[in-house]
Amino acid sequence: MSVRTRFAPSPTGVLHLGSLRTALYNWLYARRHGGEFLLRIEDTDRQRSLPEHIRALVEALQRFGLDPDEEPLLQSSRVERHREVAHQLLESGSAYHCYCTPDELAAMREEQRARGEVPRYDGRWRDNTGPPPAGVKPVIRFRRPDSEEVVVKDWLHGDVRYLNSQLDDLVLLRADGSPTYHLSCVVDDEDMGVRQVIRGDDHLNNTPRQLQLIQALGWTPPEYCHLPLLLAPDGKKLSKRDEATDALHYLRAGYLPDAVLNYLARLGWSHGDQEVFTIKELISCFGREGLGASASRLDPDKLNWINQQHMKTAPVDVLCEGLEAQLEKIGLNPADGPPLEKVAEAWRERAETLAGVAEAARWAFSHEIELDEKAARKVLRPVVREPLAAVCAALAGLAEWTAADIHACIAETAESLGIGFGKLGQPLRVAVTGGGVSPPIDTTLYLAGRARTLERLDVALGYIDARIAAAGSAAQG
RNA sequence: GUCCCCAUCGUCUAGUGGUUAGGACACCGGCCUUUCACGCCGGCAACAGGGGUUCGAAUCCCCUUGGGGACGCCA
Repeated sequence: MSVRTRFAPSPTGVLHLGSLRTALYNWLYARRHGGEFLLRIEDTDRQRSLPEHIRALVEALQRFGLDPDEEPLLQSSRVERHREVAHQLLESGSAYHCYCTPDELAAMREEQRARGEVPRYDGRWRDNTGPPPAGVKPVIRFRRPDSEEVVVKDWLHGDVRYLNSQLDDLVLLRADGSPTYHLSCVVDDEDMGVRQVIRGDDHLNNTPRQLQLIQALGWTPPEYCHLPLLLAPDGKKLSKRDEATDALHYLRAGYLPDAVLNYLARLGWSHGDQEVFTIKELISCFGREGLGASASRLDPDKLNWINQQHMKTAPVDVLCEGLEAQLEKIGLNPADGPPLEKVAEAWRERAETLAGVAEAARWAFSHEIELDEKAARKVLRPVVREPLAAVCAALAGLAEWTAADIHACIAETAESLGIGFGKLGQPLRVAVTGGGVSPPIDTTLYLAGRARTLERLDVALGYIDARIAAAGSAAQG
């Protein structure tokens, strides 16, 4: 069985997260079976299909690494072929001209609704033999077959049956000669050699119509798989207005592309108890057996966890690249601080996203730090003045500014003062970072750099002196 | 309104007639620890409801309820 899948989005400007998952499943399935993954841009709605939208879409897919195996096909370039097929259907008797005006159709539906019926084209031009009305440009409609039912064979849903009588004669070619979605979709899938159609659940009801068309054309239908929807965390439909709907939002927010893909893959698919997958593992594990049929909600907590798992194992240069962007985003200069790879290593297990890393590493890149008042009051007390001054002097005289040397220096100072390492660690941390949380203290000082460290220790000593002075004057007064 | 799809812990899910209903996220304890994380150990927590079928149903069938989708000269 040959495998050729496709992702066929209409270019609306953003890559919808649900669409990304659909693309991912198509891509994975093709990769898994050594087939091809194709991209077709359904840009026949010319108003919405701006060139920049198309470019954005292709780029977004690229950023997640979902590259198609052939040049993307623009559906708009195929209208001649679509017309050809429509006329072929006309000649074979599977289609006919319909001279209804849009107003007439609207009125017809209105009446049907009023009578409590399903709005449906009544086939009034189906068997017309008389002369066509003057001045009306006709559309070409498909002649729905008379057979009893159509059966959609779906990977997830099994055989889904539709009574033909519930379907009506759909428009193939508009009055202006442009093809409609069903025709274009069916013809393009056939010509592209698509064998597996993996798409959203919202297309399930379109499939019987497309199947009828395929049958009328004598073609072999592809396999179908209709994926359940992706819902917002509250269980509602993902709103296009919500930024969480935009796949690129997650990249901007400091998530790793592979982590997003991993998360998305596990939403509606599973492989035993495994939660964390590399792309390679996904390719070798992905299969339709693991697919689920029910809609699933987005869970930001789980995404964060998955992302952290990926941060822990990601190549350091991948981390650095993203980190650089995140630092710039919050107004810091990535070049004015410790080497990015050291920063990445220090925080890859301590933050959930690269944005989190940048935020936590702020003190290593900025010149001004803010002392957290609570932490300072608690830790920078008069009793630590002497030890802090001693370690400050020792650090100033250090030959090499490495984490190992810094560690040894602090340990020696602590020992000579007869206090524990921990007694020195926290005051140093608060002095250098402004707060009580950071990587191990030797790493922290290394990352701050000697200049910043000594400078800030000086400030901290001043802070303590001020406290001592205040206490003294309070005692006197 | 008609048709179609879906239904296991709060969330993602495993399960395919016989399990103490498993795992993961989140949450709550504890351990580790120079802070925070990571890691490890433990806890809380589910088969929507009602009928069948069967010696036996989360698993099969029907109904109800709930959620979602489709009914265009949009895609």
